[in-house]
Amino acid sequence: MDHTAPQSPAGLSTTPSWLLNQTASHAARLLSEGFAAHDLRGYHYRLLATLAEDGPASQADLGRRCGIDRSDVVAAINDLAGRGLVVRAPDPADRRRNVISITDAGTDEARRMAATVERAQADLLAPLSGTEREQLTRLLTRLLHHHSRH
Amino acid sequence: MDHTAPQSPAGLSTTPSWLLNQTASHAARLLSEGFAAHDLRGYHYRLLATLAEDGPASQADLGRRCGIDRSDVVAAINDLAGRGLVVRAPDPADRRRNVISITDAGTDEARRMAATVERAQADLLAPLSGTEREQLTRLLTRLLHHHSRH
DNA sequence: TCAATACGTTGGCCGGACCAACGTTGGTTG
DNA sequence: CAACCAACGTTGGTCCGGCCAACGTATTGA
Repeated sequence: MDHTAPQSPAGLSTTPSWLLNQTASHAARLLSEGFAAHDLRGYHYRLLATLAEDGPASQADLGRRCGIDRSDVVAAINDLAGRGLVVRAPDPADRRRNVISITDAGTDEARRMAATVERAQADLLAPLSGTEREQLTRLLTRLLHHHSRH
Repeated sequence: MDHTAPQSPAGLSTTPSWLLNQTASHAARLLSEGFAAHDLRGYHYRLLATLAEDGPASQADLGRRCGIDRSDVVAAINDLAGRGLVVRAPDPADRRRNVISITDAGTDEARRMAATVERAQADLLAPLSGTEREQLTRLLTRLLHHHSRH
């Protein structure tokens, strides 16, 4: 049989995008499992964490900061507000906007979730030394930076 | 929260899992766009590439090799077979199995898609030097290895 | 022989990401 | 001032990847 392996000697398993995808998928699974204990999902954590760090913001702003679509922000904020982790109030200065603020309960939850995330992180990076973790972070950051501004 | 962060937005944007997720997401978008030109998706490529490299296999085997669920393999193989890129034949030696073989057209398509993938790869890794790409690949492979043998 | 396992298949669910459209409100410009 | 365009929140979808439960058929092994 003319088993002429094209130009991919070792196939998928060495393709950077494949490796990225797989490791990211694994990381996401770890996070997702952690979040499940809080009965929340990734979107909720991103929003909560951003609110805890950067303070109140409009939904559109939140979406931009978290990389979440406006329409998806609506639903997630609904959930968070329904749990009292967040408050949605009309912006008197601009009646198109809602100002979203984190509540004390929300701050607590954010802190707990951050701990969960940190555990997942440690688990994920277990096989890497400190230097290697730094390397990885640097490389990924470079990639992200390069591609996010075009 | 103690602000141990310099001026760079702390929080999410430095979390390895976040960086992984974002870069992987970007890579997936690049690939997806490339695949769209072939009117196929990621699953199709994985299957086609695996068949081209490793030869015929049962659907269950394919699923295991590609990391695709049996049930999803069915649909994807249906698509590929419907296009004549692949042939599904009952295995005479084990009547539970279907043997999936790639056709000549399939091999061609696999080659073309591989080229597309390589372009996406180059695009993705553009900002990195050869050494850095190697570093990244090595780190990701380490992570994957460690976590895949759970 | 009978139970356990593997296979292909159907049909469903979830999470993340994205898009189009609408009505409302704000800003700009003519 | 009026007209227009842009931004906002919201609704209601689509898509893809990943996963699971269940069924009938076929195979294996105890």
